[in-house]
Amino acid sequence: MTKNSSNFKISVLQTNCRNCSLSSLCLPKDLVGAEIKELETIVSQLPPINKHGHIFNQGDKFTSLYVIRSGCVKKYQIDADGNEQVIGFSMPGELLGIDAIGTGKYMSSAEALDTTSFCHLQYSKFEDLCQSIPGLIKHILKMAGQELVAEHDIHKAISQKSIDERVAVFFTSLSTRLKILGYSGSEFNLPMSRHDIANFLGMQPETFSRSLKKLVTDDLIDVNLKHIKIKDLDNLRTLAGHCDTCPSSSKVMNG
Amino acid sequence: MTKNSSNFKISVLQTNCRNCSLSSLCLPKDLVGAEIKELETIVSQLPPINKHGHIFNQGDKFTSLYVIRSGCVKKYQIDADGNEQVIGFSMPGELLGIDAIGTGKYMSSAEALDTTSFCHLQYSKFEDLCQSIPGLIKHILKMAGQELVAEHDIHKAISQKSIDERVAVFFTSLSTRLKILGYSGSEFNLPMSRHDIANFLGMQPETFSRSLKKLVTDDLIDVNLKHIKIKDLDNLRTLAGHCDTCPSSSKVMNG
DNA sequence: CGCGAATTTGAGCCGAATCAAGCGTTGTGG
DNA sequence: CCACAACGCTTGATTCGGCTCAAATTCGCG
Repeated sequence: MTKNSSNFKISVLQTNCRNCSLSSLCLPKDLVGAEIKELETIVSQLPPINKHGHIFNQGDKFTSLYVIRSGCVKKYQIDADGNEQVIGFSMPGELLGIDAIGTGKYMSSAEALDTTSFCHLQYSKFEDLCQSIPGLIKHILKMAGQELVAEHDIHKAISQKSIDERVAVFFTSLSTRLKILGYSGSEFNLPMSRHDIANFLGMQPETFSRSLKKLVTDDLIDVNLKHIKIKDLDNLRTLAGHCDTCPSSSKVMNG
Repeated sequence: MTKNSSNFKISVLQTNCRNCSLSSLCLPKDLVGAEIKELETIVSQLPPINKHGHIFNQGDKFTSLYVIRSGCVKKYQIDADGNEQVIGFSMPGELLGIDAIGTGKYMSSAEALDTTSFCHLQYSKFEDLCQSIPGLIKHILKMAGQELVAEHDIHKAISQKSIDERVAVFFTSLSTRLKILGYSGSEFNLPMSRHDIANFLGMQPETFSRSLKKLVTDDLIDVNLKHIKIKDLDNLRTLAGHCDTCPSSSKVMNG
């Protein structure tokens, strides 16, 4: 550490938002050149974490917001009885920690499902910057609003939909989100376990497994371990009950 | 209308936040005197609406945020098949419309369950005011964060808890919220129908009715039509599984 | 190759949905 | 003020979807 400063440099890199491939989805979205430069002064890129690593833990004092750059994150809570509830899965461009603003501590844990890189924003600085950059408050409120919409969608799905419908909702939603990120919406690898998906969708792993089989039998999807191929998106959407409610075809997945 | 201007005056009253009894719970909470005065310039009090009246409708273009002053509001969505999903119930001091910020249109409808009065804030003006009043950003983000936490709680309840547990969650949550507003937390009238509560909690009205009976038999509550008396809050909380997760003893009810 | 973890499969059961009355309350009009 | 209609709520009987428990299989990893 004393030999040279490279360790420190690696651990906290100043971020260049202007050249970031996510800039059109991320915080810079509603900002102009000079503002992005200002934003960069409070954004730092932390070293990537490996699978099972945590960005923050439930109960920790809230200090910072985080933005996923690459990878995938599972958000979950553990209650007093040790029961886990998966709240959602976060993808690149998405903001983590909004639900902590109201309470002052992180209400959930954020765990990497793959090697995940992300940016760090100290919240107090972020709040200050909101004063000088109008687009920033616009963006974070939009993100918060979208999270709420997604929560309403999952609330409805668990509340009213059958098992197969919920699974269809999950896949159509995931497909849409991947497409927005520039990936294939019809073929992808699931970064999360069956257990986590089932938990998120309010069902047992066994039940999820049976539903997967059913969707394969009905020729809606192909499944090969973690690899999913959507064969009939239209009928999958119909099964999911493509909600008018949600404009972007239900972004259920980020809970 | 031409005879005098009283009609107009009644329809949009400039609001005095400083004298409002809700100021300690509402937007002025984190503001100082001069700022509240500034806030007042964009807040107007609309005439109260009666039971079944709507503050806004799903699909309408998003223009404004609203704050409940008195009464109670049901938030709900109707999907393409005509199925209703009750998203939550809003009480005085709570902000309506946050989930519309991300999409530009109201994603749900807000219906008065009783005569309800509320304040109106044009969102564009609100955004502008955020630039000059730091506390405003703080407050709305807190509100958004709390809504998210509440959504996570209801997600978990519907996902994992039994019928009786969910009903217990509902009553303990409602009790807590009423207490915060200065009402009795142990005895109150339900402004919403059994149908709406059941829908919100992801169950059938028949099932809710049977669960009510069970809680009465177990001496946890008394029920007389809309009137509820909580007889054993401790055990009701235990049944609800008082989540460590949520600091204010689960504010599930505003979904 | 072998072990442990994750996933699938199977059998049986139970909780909650559904269907169908019946009852009580509220609101309306005579 | 009462009668009747309409609605909301409760109760009962039956059915069924999904859970539970148990075991087999496959996968991932050392």
